[in-house]
Amino acid sequence: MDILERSYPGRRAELKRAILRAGLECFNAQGIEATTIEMIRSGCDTSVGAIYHHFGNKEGLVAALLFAAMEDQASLRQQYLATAQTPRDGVSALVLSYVDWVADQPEWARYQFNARFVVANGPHKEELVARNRARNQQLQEWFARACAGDKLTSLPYELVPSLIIGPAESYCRAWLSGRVASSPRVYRETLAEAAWRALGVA
Amino acid sequence: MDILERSYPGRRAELKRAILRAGLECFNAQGIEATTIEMIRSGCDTSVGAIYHHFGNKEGLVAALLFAAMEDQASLRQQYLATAQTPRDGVSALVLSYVDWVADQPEWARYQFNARFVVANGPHKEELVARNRARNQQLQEWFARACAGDKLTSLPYELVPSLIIGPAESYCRAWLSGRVASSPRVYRETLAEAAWRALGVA
DNA sequence: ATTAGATACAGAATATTATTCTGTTACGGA
DNA sequence: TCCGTAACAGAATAATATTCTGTATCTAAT
Repeated sequence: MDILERSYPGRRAELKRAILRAGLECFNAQGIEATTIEMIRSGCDTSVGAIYHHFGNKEGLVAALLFAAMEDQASLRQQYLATAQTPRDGVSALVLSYVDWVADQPEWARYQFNARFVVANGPHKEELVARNRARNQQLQEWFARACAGDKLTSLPYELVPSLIIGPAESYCRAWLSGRVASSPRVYRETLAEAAWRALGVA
Repeated sequence: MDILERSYPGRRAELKRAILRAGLECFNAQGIEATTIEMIRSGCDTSVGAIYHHFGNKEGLVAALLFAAMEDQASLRQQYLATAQTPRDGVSALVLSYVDWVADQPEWARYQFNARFVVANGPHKEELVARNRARNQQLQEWFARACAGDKLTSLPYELVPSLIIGPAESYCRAWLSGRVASSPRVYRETLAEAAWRALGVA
């Protein structure tokens, strides 16, 4: 099942998906700013009118792609969390789901890194923070339940997320930009262990 | 001493610096893609001809700002490394210099995060990787000398940089985008300790 | 089955914006 | 002092995003 099929299912959305697919390809190949509407149009053999009808403008297309990527990533995370029991399992689920998603969908991951900032101060910034808030909500609920009241670590709460996925994110980024050779999947367990160590739970 | 004074010193470069200053402000306020040359022009009261004369095109201005930021950040890192003796000190120097630089120059740091990807697949990508290579060179030299032959950790080399600065970078990014409240400076020591723990040196 | 009302699409027309070009001025060394 | 070069201005041009108008297709109610 394709990422786009999930976010935009059905026969009616066929062209919409084709536009998104072409957009993803162009944005990754040329960079977001450098790709023109005409490139995307020719990439899926449609008209500019259709593109603007479905997405409003270039920013809208950029944002739609980012949201699709984030939803898919979050859904994998929820899958992994569903089978986790202990806090230790939870931390692993976060790191492993992150790494596996990037390794499975490198093109989407690459796009996500690039697009986040563009969207973050474009016209869809409110929608972005709203969606982020909703996702964080889910996460907090899981940990609240798993930790059952007692604190996971003595570290300040706002620091914890960065300690957990910071290294994985950094490595994935390095991989996508070609600075390192090995797929992050090679280090999935190592990264999960390092994250747990970083939390410093005795 | 201003960052721009360092990269573009002297009276002759006054307008050049003014353009860069205006560019930084616009890019951070509106996003890189959304800022027009006209906005920058009016921001420093010059002509489009002058801007193109000094930087060739918009990409050139974007890249010049990024390179200035990276040079300044690297220079602070070298300062911190200069007084470090042990490998443990070296890791601290990396984390602390990173955190302090972001806290000192939040506008430059914010810009750096955004611009890296734009430049990474724009026309200056070769120059970017060349500069990165040169900087990594310096770093490796320090650690080769400090570790004096024996290995710092059993972890694979390509993973180490991500373990060290991944969390700091992640937290700094969260701070700049307003997702967390406390300045990263508050956690500078904590982040340095966590980085060391993550390396898992017994 | 028919039709009103929407939605989907095409492509020309327009508006914005990046870039170039031509000319003028200031500067620095022979 | 004068020649060559770099610095700047601003109009002209080119590339690109966006809008607009028209046509076809679909959906749902009668």
